[in-house]
Amino acid sequence: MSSLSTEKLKPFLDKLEAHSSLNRADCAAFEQLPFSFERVAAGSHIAREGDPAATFCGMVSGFSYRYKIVAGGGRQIVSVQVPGDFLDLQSAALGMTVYSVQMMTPGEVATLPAACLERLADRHPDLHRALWRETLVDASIFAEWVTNIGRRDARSRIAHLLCEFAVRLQQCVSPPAPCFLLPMSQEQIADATGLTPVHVNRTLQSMRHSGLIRTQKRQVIIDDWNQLMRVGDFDPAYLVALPPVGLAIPLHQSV
Amino acid sequence: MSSLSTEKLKPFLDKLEAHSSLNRADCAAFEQLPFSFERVAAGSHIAREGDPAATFCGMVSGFSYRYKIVAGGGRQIVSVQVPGDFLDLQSAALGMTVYSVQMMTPGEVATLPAACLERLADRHPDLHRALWRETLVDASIFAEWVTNIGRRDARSRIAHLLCEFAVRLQQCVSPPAPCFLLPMSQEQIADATGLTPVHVNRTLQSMRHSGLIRTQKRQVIIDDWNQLMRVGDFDPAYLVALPPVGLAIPLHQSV
DNA sequence: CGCGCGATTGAGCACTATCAAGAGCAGTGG
DNA sequence: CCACTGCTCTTGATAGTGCTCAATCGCGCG
Repeated sequence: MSSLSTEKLKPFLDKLEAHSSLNRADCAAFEQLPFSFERVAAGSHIAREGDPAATFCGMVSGFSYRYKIVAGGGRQIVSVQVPGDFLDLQSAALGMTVYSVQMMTPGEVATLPAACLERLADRHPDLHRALWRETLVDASIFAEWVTNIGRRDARSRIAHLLCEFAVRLQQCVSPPAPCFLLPMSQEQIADATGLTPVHVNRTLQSMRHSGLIRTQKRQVIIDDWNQLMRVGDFDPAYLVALPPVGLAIPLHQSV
Repeated sequence: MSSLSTEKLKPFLDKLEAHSSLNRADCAAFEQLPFSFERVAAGSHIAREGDPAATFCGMVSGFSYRYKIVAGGGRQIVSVQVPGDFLDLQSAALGMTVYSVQMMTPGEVATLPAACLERLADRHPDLHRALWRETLVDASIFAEWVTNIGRRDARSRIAHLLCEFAVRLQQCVSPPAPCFLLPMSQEQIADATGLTPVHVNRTLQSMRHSGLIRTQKRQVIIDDWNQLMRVGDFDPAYLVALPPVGLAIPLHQSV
């Protein structure tokens, strides 16, 4: 049982180690945290904006997103999480929930009381730093999204989103997926890019006709990675802490 | 001389103390950091995207912004800093510069080698936490900007920006300014909201005609704070760590 | 087989961008 | 003291990207 949970925590530790060199004690301390694992359904909420933020979650499997609601009822997805990502580290460290977190697909999350996190950080400076840096990468992605939504047209925005996904998925999926599965509905893509579902639909069609991508159900296959990067004005530098370049792995293999 | 620099560092310490209770040793350690102070002109760059990020800066006086450039040459301002803010804490902690930082007005910055910051964090967990939280507030603001740009129309976006400013200025200006000085050109507002300068101009005019604000040169006077908050769909919660509500202080006094 | 959500399509409109030119103002130099 | 220069703000006309409303289609699921 213990080895099973260790196995599930591995992606998180790997990620933290990429940020800061951790010694055995650090790793052991992390693995011995009283995480509880739970299967969650698509659409279920992990947290809601305004909640007190008493826990801290990591995503073992599945995809999720963070969103905010505006006055008119509109929804803005502000980030997407893939397996190995922390869902609400910011909220936990801040003590308040500044956005809602919802599952995009069914999956499994690891949950921890926020107080444990605090104690861990105090006793393990290297882990502390790694956790900090993890939130900094998140912030860097936010800044890129501001730029993406503020200064690019629909086609570029969507292309950029797809590129970001592709790179981040390469990180967490092993072995690298032969094709690139995007579990987002067009409405979710719209909410993530500041567009409307209708316009996303038309833009995706146009991208298909240009030979950039193919789609089947909620699966996107990237046909022309280089062109997609160009269209999306995509430079993976903002994702930080990534292996030099992820482009070597063929993303364009067909199903 | 030492007391002068202590004076200049006070806003930073105040801010950090709001995040995490610091003991005497923490404060002393921070004050004794080898900051160097420097006057900088409007428009001068503090950092450029892609730089190695060897230093860490705080803003003693003046205003600055962080921006990114996109393929077409467009500029997106991703955040604005007021006195007492750290300019590139994220970059320093991350070891790479993910956006450029430029002065909006003349001002004075306090600079420190990034390595000092690292040592400080390792030895002072409470300071470490405070610095972390400071970047989390930044991230929270980024997320709000994503929402603002992605899901609000021009009028709301600008109103929201003004509201954010007003609240953050109340924090750092003492005594509270009788009117609210916005040192941004319309072009800068445009780059911060994802609009064009022309459209910002027209929207500001419309807001003036509605009695929301007045402008003189680069100064904005808020005439109807409550209405402006409503128009901007503004809820200061995302700014965190603020005194309960900043609205008590009259922002609408005339010049 | 019917239900329901997501994808698709069409028509018309609105918000915002683009292009271009003029006005106000501050700093500079003759 | 007065052009000169450059920047920001302002205004007009026009175009276009993306939105709204509405209906249809396709498909998985009970």
